[in-house]
Amino acid sequence: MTPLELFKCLSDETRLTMLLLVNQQQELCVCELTDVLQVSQPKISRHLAALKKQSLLLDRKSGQWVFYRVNPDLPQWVFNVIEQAAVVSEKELADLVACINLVDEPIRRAACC
Amino acid sequence: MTPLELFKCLSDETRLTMLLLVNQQQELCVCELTDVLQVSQPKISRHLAALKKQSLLLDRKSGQWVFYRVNPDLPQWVFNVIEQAAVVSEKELADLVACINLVDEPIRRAACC
DNA sequence: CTTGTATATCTGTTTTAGCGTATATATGAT
DNA sequence: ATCATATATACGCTAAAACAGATATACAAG
Repeated sequence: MTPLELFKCLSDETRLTMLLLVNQQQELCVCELTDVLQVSQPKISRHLAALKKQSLLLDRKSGQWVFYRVNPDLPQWVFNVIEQAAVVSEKELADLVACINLVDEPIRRAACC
Repeated sequence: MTPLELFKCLSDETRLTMLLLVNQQQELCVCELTDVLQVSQPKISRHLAALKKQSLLLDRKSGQWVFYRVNPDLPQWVFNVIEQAAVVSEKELADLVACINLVDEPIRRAACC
């Protein structure tokens, strides 16, 4: 992964926000992201695929859900860049997280274990 | 400046490379960048204008030359992001710098003082 | 005043990225 | 087996970004 590739991946609002949300929440599934961001499911999936293609995210299938998490094996400099964005976006992210549809939470927890 | 705006600015190879070069060299003029990167002068100017518009670079006119430098008043997180890219690109940048046309150097030095 | 060099901007075109809709696949429930 | 839900992908369209080439401006030198 080169800096240019990383910056290209982070240069779209949907992708950047999703990466920061997943980074903060450990793991999120597609429907949770769709709820929070209020955009169409295909759009979410398309951008998740882009993040996965660059190995920024990994996915895990559990039943009918697919959970995405930040790839823990990224080079340190990538984590550092993400962290800078995370700190700056902290408040904005908190507002978004407050909107995550909690109806899904029990299911998510169940799928975890 | 938001993280999204920064990443958009850094998501083009010409802009990213120029920013990192200027960051490393303190100050470079348009013709030096044109020499190093081997791209057309209008292209260089266009991308410099984009970097300047986002206040990543400042310019200073001296005679017929215009020298660009990194804006020293950027927020710390922006410097941090640039630094991560700079460290990763160190070798590649060194190769590029080795190609800067030294014919211009005396003029540049003269213009400095 | 003319010429040459450095830089910026404009114009029209091409390329790239993103989007919405429709559709396909997989899983779970009835 | 049928239906609903979750997710991914394909297709055609639109919009945004980047480019090449031409032109404009500014300055320096003769």
